[in-house]
Amino acid sequence: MRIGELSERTRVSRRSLRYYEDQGLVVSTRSPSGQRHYAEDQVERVRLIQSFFAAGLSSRTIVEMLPCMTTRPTMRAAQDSMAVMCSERERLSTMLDAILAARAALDRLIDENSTYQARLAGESSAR
Amino acid sequence: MRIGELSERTRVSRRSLRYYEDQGLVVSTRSPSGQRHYAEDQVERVRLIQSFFAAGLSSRTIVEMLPCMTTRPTMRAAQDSMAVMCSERERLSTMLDAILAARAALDRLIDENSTYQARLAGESSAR
DNA sequence: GTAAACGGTGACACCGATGTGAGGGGCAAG
DNA sequence: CTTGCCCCTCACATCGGTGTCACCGTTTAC
Repeated sequence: MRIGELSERTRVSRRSLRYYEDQGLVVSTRSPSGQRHYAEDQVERVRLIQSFFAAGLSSRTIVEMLPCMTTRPTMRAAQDSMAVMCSERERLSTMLDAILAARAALDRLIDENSTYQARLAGESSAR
Repeated sequence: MRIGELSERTRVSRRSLRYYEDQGLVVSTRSPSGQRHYAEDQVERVRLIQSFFAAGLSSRTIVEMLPCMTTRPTMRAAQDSMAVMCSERERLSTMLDAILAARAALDRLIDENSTYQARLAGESSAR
């Protein structure tokens, strides 16, 4: 498929798809006239990448994990990728905690404030 | 306290503290010579802000929530802040899901790959 | 009084994913 | 052939929090 179709199916802009290729995240073959053609499996690949981006991973990091996402890597490459993936996993868990903490703080604020608002409303109607 | 002490106690750089003030996130009084002096409660404030930053909130957003973090706001201001806080809460929850999904995907990769590595190791030792 | 440590402002730089626009080819249907 | 749509590359812009450097004033301790 060409870039337009991939873009539609993944809802990722053409600009971004080209960028991904630049970063080595996806692969394409070129038609004689230079147009990109993608194999079917790149759809899933792009979705996975998007998921990682959404979680805050960088393209650099994802590239380092790639050996484990494609054809069977050598022992050496696999081990390197494993290390990256494990440390990223840890980062995600840390991030998770941060978000949970922030949400809890937010909840406290929301709660305090709605109590306060209720009190305000009560006073003004009683007045 | 002066900026150095606040910086140490919150482990936020002086640079960032000044930036926060620029954005209206913290307040200070100035000594005659122009140096910032902070009240005790700004320590907690800065920590809260950091927590929100860590979760990906923008300073703009935090500013809009401020009315609910300080002195008792008017009904009107409180309602506006409430709206922001609730929508941010939702954003955080969405973010949370994204991270959980990415971590799950990562786990799948890690699992597949370690199985594969084990198989490789088995083959090479059997050979 | 002098040195050391602290503070102030201003400006430039960075990162990383994405938008945008210019200027130019490719290809299919009328 | 022409019109319309898809594609190409290159390059500049953006956002937001932080680092860093320059240059200069303040406070503190000896």
